[in-house]
This record gives sequence, structure tokens and C-alpha cells, in this order.
Amino acid sequence: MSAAAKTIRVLLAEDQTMLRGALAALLELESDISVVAQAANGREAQRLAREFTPDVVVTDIEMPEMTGLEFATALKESESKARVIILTTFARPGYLRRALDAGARGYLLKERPASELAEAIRRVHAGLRAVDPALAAEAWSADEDPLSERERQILQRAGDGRSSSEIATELRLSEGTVRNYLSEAITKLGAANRVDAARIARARGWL
Amino acid sequence: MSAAAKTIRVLLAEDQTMLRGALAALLELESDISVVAQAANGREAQRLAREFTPDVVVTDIEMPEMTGLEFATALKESESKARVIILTTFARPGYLRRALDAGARGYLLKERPASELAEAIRRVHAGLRAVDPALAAEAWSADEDPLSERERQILQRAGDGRSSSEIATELRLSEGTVRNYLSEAITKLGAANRVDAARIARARGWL
DNA sequence: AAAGCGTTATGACGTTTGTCATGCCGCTTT
DNA sequence: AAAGCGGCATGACAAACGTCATAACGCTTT
Repeated sequence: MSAAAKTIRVLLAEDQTMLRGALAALLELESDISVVAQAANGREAQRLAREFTPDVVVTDIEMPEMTGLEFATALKESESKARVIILTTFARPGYLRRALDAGARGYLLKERPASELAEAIRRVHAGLRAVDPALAAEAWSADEDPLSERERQILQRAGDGRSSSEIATELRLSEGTVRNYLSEAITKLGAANRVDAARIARARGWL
Repeated sequence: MSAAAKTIRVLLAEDQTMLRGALAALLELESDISVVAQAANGREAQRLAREFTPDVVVTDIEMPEMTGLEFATALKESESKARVIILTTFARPGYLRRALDAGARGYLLKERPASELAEAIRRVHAGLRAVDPALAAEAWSADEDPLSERERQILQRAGDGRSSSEIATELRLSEGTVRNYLSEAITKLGAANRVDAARIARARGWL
């Protein structure tokens, strides 16, 4: 526990194999970083985190089985000491907010240079934060998610092209109730109709 | 023109900086491959292809300014001798078909291991093809795009939440005509409504 | 010249969607 | 106990949507 010579043990969770492999190879070139495990989805990552006790976890958000945000939340509630960096395509304030709520220390965009990833890992391992500055500023001034859980469920399905009656059957609600929720969601988001509302909510990371 | 010792000159077009950088670094580790130029969109790639005359072009499809498919088509119609590999997230038969029509020699998915990329580059440079086998089989049996150009235009906008009257105004059509096209598209795709139709068309690479 | 096809249009009809007022129920806060 | 709130419901109405029949026009294929 004396010097700084110990390598940082990293778990990499990313469903796109090519990106995951390329990043792992790049990180291995750094003398102070070692990728000790790789996962293609959140559930696998959860298992590997228990097994390998990494210092830092780098995870995508949108993955099959379990999202990176759910994984981060699960880690926070476990006894794991791993620090989490979210690595995602999406500059959505809602995602950043949820990431920080889930205890993430870093939030990095895939549109940034690969070199920033190693830097973020070192910062986070040292106890600092690593949040994209532009995004952090935007998130500060961004509106909060105005949708209730029900509204979210219903808007999701409507955005996929389901009719009100289909949604009502699926969620065991009356058709009128579904229309009420959609109407409210449309108003809250300032949208023109259900599809527009779904688009807006998705773009802000609320869906 | 005697031996095989010449390095393969590659142009890499991919809008996600982190992936582009990581792949370029990985490819540079191969002794017979050299990434001579990188582009973040199709238009830039087009310019760089003229300037650097690469042997092989590796390009994403969905990029700003100009898609990889448009870029590939432009290359085919120029005097360029570069051979094209499409590198994309999407296993959509429609994309593969359009890629081959655009003269692409390779079609590789981002969910494949990074090692396959170097292999595909070598194959394509040697005059062979490099198409994901599973996808090629699927594309063979896949339906052809049933949509007319007008139907596609209108379906795109409908999928973004625009109303019939908005679409009509934008495209200088009567509202009834727009509804007719949507009705036809819905029928052709076996969809339940316009949003469902847009979803289906997108999933097959027809939009 | 005739047939076929894509594009555009109109009118009419039934269905779905979006809005609003009103009300009930269970839970928490006061 | 009363007030407030979120979830759920009903009914009514106008607007938007989806379907169908019909038809004109221009272009290509036969």
C-alpha cells in the first residue's frame, strides 16, 4: 500500500465486440492499466465484477439483458469498491443524471478520442471525477424528467407503433386511461402527438 | 509488382471517434497494413480518398453529411481503384444489398471481433470478397424493398411524428395523397399503422 | 397504339387519437 | 379527520388517421 506502481484493474462492459476488443487492446498498451475481464452485457458484467473485484468498471449504457445504468446501481448496492465510468454514444442529460444517481464517477462519450479513456480511468481511480465538461454544463441547466412511471411505460409502447387498445390490454388498463396518460405526456413534453412525444423523450434520455 | 511485401494503404471512415481511433491504432500494429487517412463523415472521406488513393476503404454506413453507401457509390463512379469494406452495426439485408450494388467487396459487422477486420482488409485487397456468411445467407432469402421512393420519403417523416398535413405541405402534395401513400406502405409491410410501418422498414434497412 | 406503372388527386366512410371535465379510490401529509 | 396527490376510470367531442373506389396524367414497355 505504499507506492503508486500498482496497475489499475479494469472491467470492460460493452456489447459491441469490435469496440470492446479494440479498447481492451489499447488499454493493455498502457503500463499502469490492465483489463482483467470483459463482458458483453450488464448481467455478465455483474457476475465478473464479483469474481474479479476490479478497481474501475467501464460500461456502456444500452446493452442487452441489463443496461449499464442498472449494472451501476447494482454495484453501488453491493459491497463492491469498484468505481464506475459510463461510456456511451449519447449526450443525453437524462442519462448523465441517472448515471450520477447510480454512483458513477465518470461519464465519457464515444465521440471523444480513445486517449481520454485511459485518462478518465486514472482520474477516477485516484478518487476524482471524469465527466465530459460540456455535457455536465448542459445537464446542470437541463429540465428534469417530468414523466411518471406509467407515462413512461405507455409512451415507450406508443413510440413502437402500438395502438391505445393494445397498450391497454398489455398493461391491464382501460383504453381511455391510456389515452389520458398519452395526452398528459404530450402536453408535458410540448409534443404534437404520441410519436413526437416518444421521440422527444428518447432524445433526452427519459425513455 | 513482384513480391507481397508492400503495405496495404487503408482509409478509415467512421464518425465515432473512439472506435475510429482504437481501430486505427490496432491496424497500425499489423505489419502489412497502414492507415493513411481517417475521416469522420462521407464527404471528408471522399476528399481524402482523392488525395491519398488508398488501396482499401473501410467505412461505416450511418454518418453525418454523407452516408457510407453514398460514399461507396461515388467511389465506384470515380476513377478510384480503392476497394470498399462496409463496417456497420446493422445486420440489415437491405443495407447489404445496397452495399453490394454500390460495389462494396466486404461487409463486416461491428459485433464481430476486431481481428476479423484486418483479415477482411487482406482478403479484399487480394481481390476476394469478405461478407459476413450468416448475413449473406439471410440476404439471399430476404424480400426485396417493396417501397417506392415517394412511399419512403413519406414513411420517414411519418416515423418522426409528423402529421399527414405537415408532410403534405413539406412535399407539396395534398393531404389525401399522403394518406394514400401511407395506406399503401402499411399494407405492403403488413404493419398495423404508420409508426409500425416505419419501424419495420427501418429494421430491414429500407428507410 | 395499347397496356402497364408510378404519381397525384378527390370524396366518403369508419376507426383511432387527443382533449377535457368529472369522479372514485387509496395513500401520505398536515 | 381533512386535505392533497397519484393512479385509474368514464363519457363526450373534434381532429387525425386508415381504407377504398375512382380517375386523371405522363412515361415506359410491349
